[in-house]
Amino acid sequence: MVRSIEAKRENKSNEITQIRRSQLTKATYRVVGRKGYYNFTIRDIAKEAGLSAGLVHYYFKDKQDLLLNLLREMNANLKYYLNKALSELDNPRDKLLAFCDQAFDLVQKEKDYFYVLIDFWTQINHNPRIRNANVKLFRSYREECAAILREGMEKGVFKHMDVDYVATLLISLIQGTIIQYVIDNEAFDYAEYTKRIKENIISMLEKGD
Amino acid sequence: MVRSIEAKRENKSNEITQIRRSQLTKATYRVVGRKGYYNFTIRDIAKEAGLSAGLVHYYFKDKQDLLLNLLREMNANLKYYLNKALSELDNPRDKLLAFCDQAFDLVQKEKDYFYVLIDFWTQINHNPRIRNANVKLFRSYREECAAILREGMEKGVFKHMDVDYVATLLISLIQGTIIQYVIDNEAFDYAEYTKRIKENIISMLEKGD
Amino acid sequence: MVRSIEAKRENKSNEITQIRRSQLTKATYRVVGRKGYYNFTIRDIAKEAGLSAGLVHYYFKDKQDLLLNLLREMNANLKYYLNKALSELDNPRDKLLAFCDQAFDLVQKEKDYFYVLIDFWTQINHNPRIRNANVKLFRSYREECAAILREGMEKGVFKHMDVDYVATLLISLIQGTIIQYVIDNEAFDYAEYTKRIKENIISMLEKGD
Amino acid sequence: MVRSIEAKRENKSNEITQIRRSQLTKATYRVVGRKGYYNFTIRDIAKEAGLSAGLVHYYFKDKQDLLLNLLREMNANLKYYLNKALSELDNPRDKLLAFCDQAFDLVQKEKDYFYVLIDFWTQINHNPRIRNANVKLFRSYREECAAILREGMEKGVFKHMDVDYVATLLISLIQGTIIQYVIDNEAFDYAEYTKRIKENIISMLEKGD
DNA sequence: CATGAATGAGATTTCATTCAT
DNA sequence: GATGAATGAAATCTCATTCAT
Repeated sequence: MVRSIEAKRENKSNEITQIRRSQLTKATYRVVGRKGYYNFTIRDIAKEAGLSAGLVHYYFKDKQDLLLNLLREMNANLKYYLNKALSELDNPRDKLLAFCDQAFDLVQKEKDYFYVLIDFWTQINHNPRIRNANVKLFRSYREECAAILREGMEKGVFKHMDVDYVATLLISLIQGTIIQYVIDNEAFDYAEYTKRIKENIISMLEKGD
Repeated sequence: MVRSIEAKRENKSNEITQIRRSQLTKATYRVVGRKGYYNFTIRDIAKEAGLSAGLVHYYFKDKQDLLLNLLREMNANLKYYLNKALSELDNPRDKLLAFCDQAFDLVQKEKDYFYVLIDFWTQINHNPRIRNANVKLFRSYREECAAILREGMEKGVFKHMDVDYVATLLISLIQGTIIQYVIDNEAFDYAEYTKRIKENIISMLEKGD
Repeated sequence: MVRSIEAKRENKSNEITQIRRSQLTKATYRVVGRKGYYNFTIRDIAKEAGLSAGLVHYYFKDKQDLLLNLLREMNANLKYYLNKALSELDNPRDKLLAFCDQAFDLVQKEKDYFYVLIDFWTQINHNPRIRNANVKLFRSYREECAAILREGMEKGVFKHMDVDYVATLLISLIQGTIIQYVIDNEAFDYAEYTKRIKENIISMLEKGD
Repeated sequence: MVRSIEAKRENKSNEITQIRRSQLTKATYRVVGRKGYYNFTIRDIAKEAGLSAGLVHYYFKDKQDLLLNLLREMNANLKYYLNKALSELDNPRDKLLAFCDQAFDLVQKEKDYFYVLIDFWTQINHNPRIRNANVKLFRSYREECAAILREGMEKGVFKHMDVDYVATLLISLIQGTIIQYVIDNEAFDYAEYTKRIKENIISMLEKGD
């Protein structure tokens, strides 16, 4: 019985903690997207979240901690939605297209997402933990992609290939295109180009056409 | 001529001014590479340049101005060396390879270059002038690349293609690969992968193989 | 009786109140000893006591109050043990030695005791209530000592003397030695020096040698 | 010639640096004396010195640095005046009296001096550099005192004794008396008691009386 | 009684920028 | 041209204290 009281208390505590941390992380995402990685203040976050400034430090050790948490949350989100999209598909071809679309579409749906991600890239040389989180993200990207390629190869849908190399190449194509678009929205017709890229990828990989 | 107009406009373009501005810009490059875009101070720059802190503001309006100048200088440098490399070559095939190598090699020769460039990307959403400089840089990249492709097409070396699209695609491949490498040096064998990418590009573009 | 008056005045002197106040005071002693008078937080105390931060303010008005209470408790303790030790002895000579040992031994048994006491000294110029507590402590020291000396004098064991002056002098010797030792543990052989001091004191006071 | 210009510049720089550091250290002494070791702010110092808050950090790394500097300055001062007083005297007896008076008089001339010193004692357990400075100060005290005693012994003025032990004992007497007085100004007649103490010391040490 | 989330004042510290020399 | 002392605004972070539950 004592334990259940304790449990309730703990749960309650965890609950509000989860709510606040999530609230603050989301606020951070919005604020960083709007003001940039280094031009925002703790007060901006608090204001955006509708909380007091002191609370930010109550739930996060410091600015770094908050930012690192945001990056991790973003990465976790990314993987979650990717896995969800892929799990609904059987065909390696469709999976690969879904993999591409996941990234291509995100840029348009969530304009800030890439701005914030790039902001984090600037830290890889100066913050080991952020470097590490980025390294992990890109590795899991390549592995996810390689897994699809391998499956397609084994099922005889895709040609024989060095899956690791091709995965890296596809990630380059996707990321490189997104970056060009993000830097210059008018550089090219995004919908058109991404469509063509996907066609090129498929025709490059598929057997006997 | 352009220079004298510039001189009149700026009204400070005598010799010492050129020396100091260059001195400070180079110092900024080194310091930003070392400490990161936002973690350096005007004093760091002055110290690195062997000058006093006050002098920085004598030659540059403010921190932003100094940074913008650095970006422009970096872009100008990039173009200068690219043009120099290309001007020594006739063959579109060789030019295209030189174009790729220019970027691929830079990352290894000047490790900081890309870190600093990425740092500037974080400003595209927040600083119109820096966005503009980045937009221009990428446009000139694509145009340079497209020109080579067009020349190859006209000379009958390359297949028929939509040069703008292919230029964008090649830039994506190059930038995307570099980013993956910059974020994670151990992700793949850089020398090996960049070699393969160049081969793939050539075999994709060349006629009748 | 005194206790019931106290209870009425404080209006919180039931059992649990006594337990909690004692719990918190002891925790404060340990924390102040460990972290220093000004570098601890209410949270430190609460944690050390295994209670919540809010509770500290339920049982003590504020930080000052808590600290003041600690000082009073420490002084009360000191007197309690001193009286206990003295009450077991008849001989003024032995009493005086016990008086010295009480102080000399405490430093070694309870290393933190003096650090905490000195911490309180820093407040005498800024906090009247703490000054007052310290004043009282030292007065009672001198009085205690003077009483022993007077008793020895009356019993013909000690020479004739100005007991107030000599009491002050003995306290100086004791406190001064302890301070030197507390500041620098390696300044001298503490056991040896304190032994010699006690001998000097006795031979200085005793009649006809 | 270049060197002399450089020298001039350096000198000028050093000059103002010295002035400011001294200005700030003195202000710190006054403020700490008035408000207590932990109750003062950097702004208090700046205000007291008639300078801006930023300047404090221009000349001192941080609060710790400022405080440590103050302690060192106080110690240096103490030694300077003690040596000056002693150098004017020949007689070991007079020297010893001067040694005592140096400490006894200071308390009355510079009331804050001891308050500030005691404040620093609270740090010995928490700040190694401050501990070290205190350790050094007390050691030099004992050595200074021992040197006088040794000289007196060699000259046949003082009895044979263990100079290190007696030095420690005299320091204890002096410090202990001062502390009692500082804590409670009304505890005893300071002028009277210090006079008696000096007499006792001399009669204890001097030969054949 | 007890909790711990929440507040908000205030302290330290950093630095771009100015300006007298 | 050049210096670097000086300013002061602003940012991060800490914590005693309060109060709803």
